[in-house]
Amino acid sequence: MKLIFAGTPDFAAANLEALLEAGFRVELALTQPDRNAGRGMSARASPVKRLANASGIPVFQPETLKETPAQEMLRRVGADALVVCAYGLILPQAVLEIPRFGGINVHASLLPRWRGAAPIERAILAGDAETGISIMRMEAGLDTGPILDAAVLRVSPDETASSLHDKLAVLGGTLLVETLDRLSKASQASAIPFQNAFPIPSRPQPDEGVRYAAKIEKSEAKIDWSASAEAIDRQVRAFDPHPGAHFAWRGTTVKVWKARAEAAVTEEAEAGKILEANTRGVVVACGAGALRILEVQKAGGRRLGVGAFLAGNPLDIGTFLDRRT
RNA sequence: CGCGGGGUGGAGCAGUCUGGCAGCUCGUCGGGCUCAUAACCCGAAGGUCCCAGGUUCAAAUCCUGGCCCCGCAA
Repeated sequence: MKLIFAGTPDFAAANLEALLEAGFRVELALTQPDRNAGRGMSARASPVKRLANASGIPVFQPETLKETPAQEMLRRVGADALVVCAYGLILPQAVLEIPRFGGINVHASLLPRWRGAAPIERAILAGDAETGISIMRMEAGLDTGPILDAAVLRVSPDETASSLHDKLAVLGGTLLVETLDRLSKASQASAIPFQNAFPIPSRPQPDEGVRYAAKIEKSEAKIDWSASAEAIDRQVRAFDPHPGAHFAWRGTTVKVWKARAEAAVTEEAEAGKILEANTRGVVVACGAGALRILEVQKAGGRRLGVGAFLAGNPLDIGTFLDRRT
């Protein structure tokens, strides 16, 4: 099986690595053009590009795949399949038709739930008890193709986007390799009868249960203390490591990295009021319940346990967060 | 040269603008108190103020260069 791999961030690089370790021949890696990013805004290669470079795989970074020359270049590779994983560029139908087996996509949710850009964060934000990986054949629609295989993963109560991302990356790589192995064997076993025949079965996505995972807006990461403690806890976990759930305090931003929702609050308290502040946490009244904050980070500073933070940054009991002091 | 904050006993911070005795909260150690505690009281130890050079009677503080950490943005 000769493959073209298209992907950009860490999640994609992990899947590419799984393919390489399984011995698949990746002839070409497509990834987003180097962007000015990071402190200093210098051009930075994507994780997929770095892995491809380290593995001796040619890299192609077109701004678009709608142009004929780019498509011709892909055609010359003569790949059997185009494996796509968090690429970030629209693939025109013409491109999907270039390889014999078309486009095969690794998606970090149980489709049709959480089609789109931010399935991992949306699953945590929604409080899903389980999520997973779907491998599908690609169509023109956004994550609408028929499913080749799927695997379920339980979301643990303290799951963060970071931890879930890493687990799903591993699971995705495993499932992708299994699927491509099946495809490879099936295509060798039977002579390909028709031009468009696909040698292993797939099932269409159900019409029920479709939800779209819109990309994360930074405004969503601002903590609204009138929400329930459970919702804020999910927000903290969904936005770790990016962009970080936060509140305003004395003119700066404080991000919350670890917190725990607590149901029992002895007193009725206005949302945002600090009920307790010591080495065991800062407890803040919410719209429902209270949030025990355990780890924070002030703008310009590093992540701190709440005990260390309090040593130099007084969060006084009875005061309110998100108010200028 | 995208914008910005920072480096000060073990941790977190103030002090820098306006140069003049090294401070605060916590921790550690010793003692006390309490039925009891991540509580309270008394006492003590612990510092190349990131590095190099410069200005000055005098530099954590002002000037020049360098190293490192972080927030925004992407």
